[in-house]
Amino acid sequence: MKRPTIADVARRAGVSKGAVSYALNGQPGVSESTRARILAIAEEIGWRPNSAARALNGARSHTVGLAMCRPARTLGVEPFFMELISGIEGELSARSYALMLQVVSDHRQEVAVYRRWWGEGRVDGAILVDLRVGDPRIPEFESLGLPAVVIGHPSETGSLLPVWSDDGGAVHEAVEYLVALGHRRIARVAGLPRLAHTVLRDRAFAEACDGVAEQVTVHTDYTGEEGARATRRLLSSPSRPTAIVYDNDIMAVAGLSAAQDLRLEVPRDLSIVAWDDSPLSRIVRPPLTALSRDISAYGAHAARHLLALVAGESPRPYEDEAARLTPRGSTAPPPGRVR
Amino acid sequence: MKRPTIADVARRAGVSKGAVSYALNGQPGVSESTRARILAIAEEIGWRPNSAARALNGARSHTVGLAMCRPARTLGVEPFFMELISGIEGELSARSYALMLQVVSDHRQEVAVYRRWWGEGRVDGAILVDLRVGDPRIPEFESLGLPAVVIGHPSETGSLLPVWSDDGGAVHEAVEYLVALGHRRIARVAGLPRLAHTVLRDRAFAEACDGVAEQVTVHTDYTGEEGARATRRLLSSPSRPTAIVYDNDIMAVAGLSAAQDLRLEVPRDLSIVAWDDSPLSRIVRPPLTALSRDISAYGAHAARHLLALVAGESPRPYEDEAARLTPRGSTAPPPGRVR
DNA sequence: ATAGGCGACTAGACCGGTTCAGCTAAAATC
DNA sequence: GATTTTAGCTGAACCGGTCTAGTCGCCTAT
Repeated sequence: MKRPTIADVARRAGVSKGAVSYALNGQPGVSESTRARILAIAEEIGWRPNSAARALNGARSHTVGLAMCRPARTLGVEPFFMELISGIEGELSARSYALMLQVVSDHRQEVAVYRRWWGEGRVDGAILVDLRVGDPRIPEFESLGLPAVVIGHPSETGSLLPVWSDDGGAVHEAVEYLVALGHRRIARVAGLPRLAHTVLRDRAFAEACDGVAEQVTVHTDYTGEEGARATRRLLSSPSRPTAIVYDNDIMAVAGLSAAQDLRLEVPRDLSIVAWDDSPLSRIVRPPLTALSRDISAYGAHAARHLLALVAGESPRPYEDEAARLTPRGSTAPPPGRVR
Repeated sequence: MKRPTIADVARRAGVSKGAVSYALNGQPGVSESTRARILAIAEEIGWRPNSAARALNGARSHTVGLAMCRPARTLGVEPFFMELISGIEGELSARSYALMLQVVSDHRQEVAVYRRWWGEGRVDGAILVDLRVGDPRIPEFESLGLPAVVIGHPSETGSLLPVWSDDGGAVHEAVEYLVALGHRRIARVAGLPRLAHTVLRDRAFAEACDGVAEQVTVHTDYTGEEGARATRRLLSSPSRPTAIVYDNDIMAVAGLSAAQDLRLEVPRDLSIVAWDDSPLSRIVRPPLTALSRDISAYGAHAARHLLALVAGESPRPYEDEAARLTPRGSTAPPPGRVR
């Protein structure tokens, strides 16, 4: 028992394939009574449009692609990505778009995957994440012609459509808050140094601390393990920082534990600020002061802009809200400072 | 400048479309010299097969579908899903299959999505997750004819192919361990009561405790918030348990914090066992004793079985390894018990 | 010398839709 | 009443592949 085709509907209705097509797509060309009859028959025999046949006529595939170049292991733990994806998904499914997902192991493969998807007509657009400095994907995409939104700062996105948030401002907000509390030695446990936003945060952090606090930045790979190791190294240095800003919440939680292992009490002996605010930050003790932003909404904005692009519009670059500092229990004036 | 088609290649090579098709698909019917020439030309003008045209001839779409019925919010935090997905992904991308992902808000929509994907020829198979007791999706899928693997116990999967792990055994292992430590009042903070594996765990937990320990089970929605609330309720009851088993690690971490808020020390005053062992369990203090399993491999097995099913084979139901107890710092003999 | 076999290739149907150029009959217009 | 318009529909081309049924030339066997 095969799937019913439009020809089956046409035969049962006693009309031509063309008439059925008009009726099913709400186009003029058939009377209302015929349309209703055709719709009823289509419904009755369970007809569904074959997306392949539609795509063959140059129609959209109603799918957008997301290839991520991340080791599978870190993906599972990183709340950021899952929230981003669910945000993208929310926007897409509202418009009956599906998301084609593939995890690859290096950037060359990533481009190859997009090239294949686009070449094969499987996707209408793509979302680029993890923008790097001088990212080679940008020129590739520009020549490919595949509509794409890049999650990253406009300075690195070439002619592709950027959707970004002001990480620099958020860094300033965090540093100013710590300085106001009295901190004068602030460390930052950063993410992968090749990522564009890491560089932006690096620069902003150095700027923000300039003249008001000593600063040191340690780069990691975003995992809890490395976050803990970086924390131990920072805390056992002779000029131990009194506050640490982490580039994600996984590392902040790991850092918190590492500090507690070293018999330091948070926030009495050490203040901690986490970047990104998954439920994790609220679960631990003390709850973490965090730079929170609505990642889900971020993803939704990216998806919306991509769909606009696919529809042939020319959406403007979109700057999402910057992360806002949400003070919780992990920050306090540094030790030795009496108020 | 349009995409080159097989006709373009044929024209340049001075042969027919058919010959090109044979050459490009490695089928006999063309000489090796002609094949090489055709391949070179295809490469030169950047020809890619149009997946829609292929699909139209009844070919596979090389895509499998996964529709998840979860509120977007919990998705982001639940490491289980992301690890499962990356495991599935790993297996799929090794065979150049893509994953079609959609998050929906209720089960009726989920079935509708699968029905659409299948009807439209967009997917070759599907993976069902979050199996419930008497799950209505099973009969739907059976009548649909869409090849599907169900992640869940065979008792509930009807004629669909089950991939599962022995949750009951793991529960027994955890309880026996706690009992051996001396615990006689054990609580369990369980997940959603309608999920099939929750019911299995419920039953196994009751069985395991029968005659050796008092037991109580509280159902939640898997979120940290509810985990913390359940913990507070349990710990403030007159017959406070000395050990709690949590159905996921998010709740275990939240429960740990809740206990610490109540001035209980873990593991001195309370032992905690987490189900599933994301890096989270190792990050917190004390590190959590966990029922660990390789979720990524679990997803990979499911994907492999689905691909076998799609290929027309008849794979056997697959029981993955049960979770193994990994003792860490969150479990100890109960208070008042001197050894 | 002729039939048979085989390798290499072609022509064209086909998949299931969309779309466009007609065609017909009824309605509108003069 | 003749002509034009228009709604409603048909038939067929088309999208880009796959695949079957041939065609053609050449080699071999009888």
